[in-house]
Amino acid sequence: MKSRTRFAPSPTGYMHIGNLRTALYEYLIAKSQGGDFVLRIEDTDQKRYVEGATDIIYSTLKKVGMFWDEGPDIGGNFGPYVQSERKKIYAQYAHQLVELGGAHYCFCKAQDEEERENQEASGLKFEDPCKHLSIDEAKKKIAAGEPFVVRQNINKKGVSVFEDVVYGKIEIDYDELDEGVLLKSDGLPTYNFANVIDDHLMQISHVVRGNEYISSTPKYNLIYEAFGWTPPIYVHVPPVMKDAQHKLSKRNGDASFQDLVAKGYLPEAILNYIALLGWNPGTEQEIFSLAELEKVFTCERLNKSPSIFDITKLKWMNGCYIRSLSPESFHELALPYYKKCLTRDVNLEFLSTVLQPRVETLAEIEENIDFIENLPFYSSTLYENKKMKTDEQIAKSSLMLAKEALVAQTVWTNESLFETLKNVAAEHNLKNGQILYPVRIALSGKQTTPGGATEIAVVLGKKTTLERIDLALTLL
RNA sequence: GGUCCCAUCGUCUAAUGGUUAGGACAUCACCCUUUCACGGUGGUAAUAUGGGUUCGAAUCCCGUUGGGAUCACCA
Repeated sequence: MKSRTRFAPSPTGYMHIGNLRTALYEYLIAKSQGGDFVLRIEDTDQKRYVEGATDIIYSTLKKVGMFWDEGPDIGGNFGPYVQSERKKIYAQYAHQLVELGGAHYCFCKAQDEEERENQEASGLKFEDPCKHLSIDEAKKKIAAGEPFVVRQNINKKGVSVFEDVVYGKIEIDYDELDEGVLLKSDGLPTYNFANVIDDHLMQISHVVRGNEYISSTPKYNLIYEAFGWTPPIYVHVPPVMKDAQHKLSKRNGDASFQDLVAKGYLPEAILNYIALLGWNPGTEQEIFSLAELEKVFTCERLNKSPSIFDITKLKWMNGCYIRSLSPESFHELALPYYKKCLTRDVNLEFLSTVLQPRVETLAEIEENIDFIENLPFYSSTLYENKKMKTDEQIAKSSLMLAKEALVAQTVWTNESLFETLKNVAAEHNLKNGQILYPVRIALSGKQTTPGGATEIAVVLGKKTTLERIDLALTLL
């Protein structure tokens, strides 16, 4: 049978990392077996609906290259793919489930609910009085306009057993299950019901979801059973954690996919990193494109325990991706950051070549190039450096020598500049650093810079280079 | 609290009864070097705990501890 998976987010805000990882695993299960990946929007809770949230879902999936085969925007043979548009379908199946004995109509009010909770808190199992209503009696009430819900029947005794791809055999006592609402009084289904109906109707073969659903899975199986349907293959995955005891969550203000992109992480790197959070290929390879993941992914190598999201490792991986970019691609990605803080006429192409191996996120570009626009104030003690064997005196004479050579310099490339200054050093019996270090300080005003003295000179251009050396000499 | 689930370096993980417990990030040291980074070499660092089973346990079983999940007209 062809494998079919679905990503079924509810449009409640931004896409968080755990969500995206679930989508990735769903995508990979489908694609590693030549199957279909379906996008379904679960908007049955109008209270939580957030405008624009579905666009974020679309754009995120597109950015990482996870294209869906069926979905609200492109249609498919099993539509509609938005749950609020499937209202009638759920109602029809809910009524059918009642006829089949899998559920009952319930007319309990808020105060009954309180009683229900109280009883359950005291350890007793609540007996829903509505359960004893005959279907005919219930239908009369409904016809009379009384608000109702459809509530699941849990009549079985003993233990429910099911197999999970990640966790293996799970056993849960039927007594632990409560008779939850399947169809709400607003006529829309709850997740518990909509999922079963949609996953069956859409012929989903593998259901991938957070492991918080493990304990309610027997309830879903009961519904499948009542309809005479075959349950899907379950793949429950552990959560992505912020630290040892907290899940990554929007409420804590933890980074979402778009936050990370805004901070200069590449979508491919983010995807690669989260693929490895809870899954491993069984080899020592760590860098994977989505296409490569499709080839090697198997759910058997999914982990059971939660994993902590480690931004430091993501940063490293992002650095790997940045370094593997072609110089042109990097330059293109860097350009918006240059525009943000540079107005001077500098050699941006060359700047990109010195920056590329040095930044791990694009956002780091800014702090690396701040000195280009405005030379920072610095103390002349900055010229003192033991390792370079320089001090203010040497700096002064070196800068004068460098200036003389640079004024005469016609070819303004890193190689030729380096050659020139190296020769100056040699002629005056100085170490390279004794010339280059003061020049670099004069040009940048900073202890550390991306690239050496001559590289900075190339970026700044001849005019600015000489201006800054002159300025430095007036201060010494 | 009942129930379910989980437990290897700080972090992500490998090792499905026999390994000096492997790799990666981070960290430290050294090398390279025009500062920084990149790159290279090496180091520190883990089987939560107590009992079994076994010739042999990170691995299987039981207990303990710790953590998470669930018990909504949310998903």
